Amino acid sequence: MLQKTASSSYAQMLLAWYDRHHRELPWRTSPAMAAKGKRADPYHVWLSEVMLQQTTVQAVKPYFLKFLAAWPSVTDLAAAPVEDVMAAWAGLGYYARARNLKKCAEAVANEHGGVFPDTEEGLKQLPGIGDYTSAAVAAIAFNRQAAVMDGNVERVISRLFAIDAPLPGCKPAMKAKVAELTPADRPGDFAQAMMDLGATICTPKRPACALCPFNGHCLALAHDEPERFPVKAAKRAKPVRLGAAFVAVNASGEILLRRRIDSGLLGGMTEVPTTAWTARLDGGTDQSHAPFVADWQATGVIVHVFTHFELRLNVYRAQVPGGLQTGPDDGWWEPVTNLDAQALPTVMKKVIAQAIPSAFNESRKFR
DNA sequence: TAAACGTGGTG
DNA sequence: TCACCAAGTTT
Repeated sequence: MLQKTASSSYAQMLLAWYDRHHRELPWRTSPAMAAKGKRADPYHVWLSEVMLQQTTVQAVKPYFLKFLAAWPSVTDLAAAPVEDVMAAWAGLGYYARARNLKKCAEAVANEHGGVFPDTEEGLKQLPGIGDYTSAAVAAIAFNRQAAVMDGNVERVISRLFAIDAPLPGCKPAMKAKVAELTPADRPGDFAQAMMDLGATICTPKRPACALCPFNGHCLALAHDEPERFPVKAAKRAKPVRLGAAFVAVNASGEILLRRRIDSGLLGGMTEVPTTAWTARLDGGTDQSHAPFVADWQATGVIVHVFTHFELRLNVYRAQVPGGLQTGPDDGWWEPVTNLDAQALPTVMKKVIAQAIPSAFNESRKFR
């Protein structure tokens, strides 16, 4: 009998824990099917992993099911109008992911015969797939011995070895540790187990160390300070930006919408006309930036917090004549009853709900 | 390398 | 309330 190395014993401990605490998720193969050698569908794994970037499992579940119902295969997604994909993604955030999702599906359909590359390197060439996602898909869908490291894994590793160096600088060293621990057998389960452990046991605050399979080996716990890890670099303060948004309603019960440019913040998503979002309002005459002259009524202020700034928008509403025309580049009139089908990011739903409280079934959510 | 990039849940 | 932060990638 070969002597087990220390590294493989960590993997064995974790996999034993995983087999007892496996979570049912829509994109996972059930343990019974996995026992028969059935691997998860690469399309499902990829779609879920992209959605899960910086996003919680709870938020992703309904979106994943919706996408799978609308586009059962990667070739279906490749053939879909990009507007439909953006509308389906609306509310999930980080919209560059949706734009890249579409590009990636097209690349797989048109350049790879509808089949995902089965290596980390091949996957990483595709749009929207970086270090983490390429490793995750390679390990989970293709059984490759890839080192998968996300925020959960960083936390587990940093505590297990009490790594004092701050993130993100120590990432390469931590990734080397993960590579050392990743087993040749069941690398995909190992990766998912590490992430599950970080999500459910080795949590950022008040980790449940009593339930952790590593609690006899964790250096952070041995020093009685698991919450001190991972050490992170200080972040910058969040500035405030101001602006005004204009909800125009015509006699047909339609509102004026327009499409944002494809790049940058909320790229390719739908919005109502707004001023620029700047540190100061221009002389307080923000109504002069309205899309046209009308009897604009102030309805209130909405606040929305983005990753790197807080936005406060004065929301104006105006009732306009039915025959009002706008320039061809100024957007289109959309029935208020059809807003759910639009690619409206949450901040814009807040704006519209402020001006028209009955606009959405769940308008309360946007206050 | 550091900044840009959304949203919702949590303690 | 509010800072933190989540299965990161791109530029």
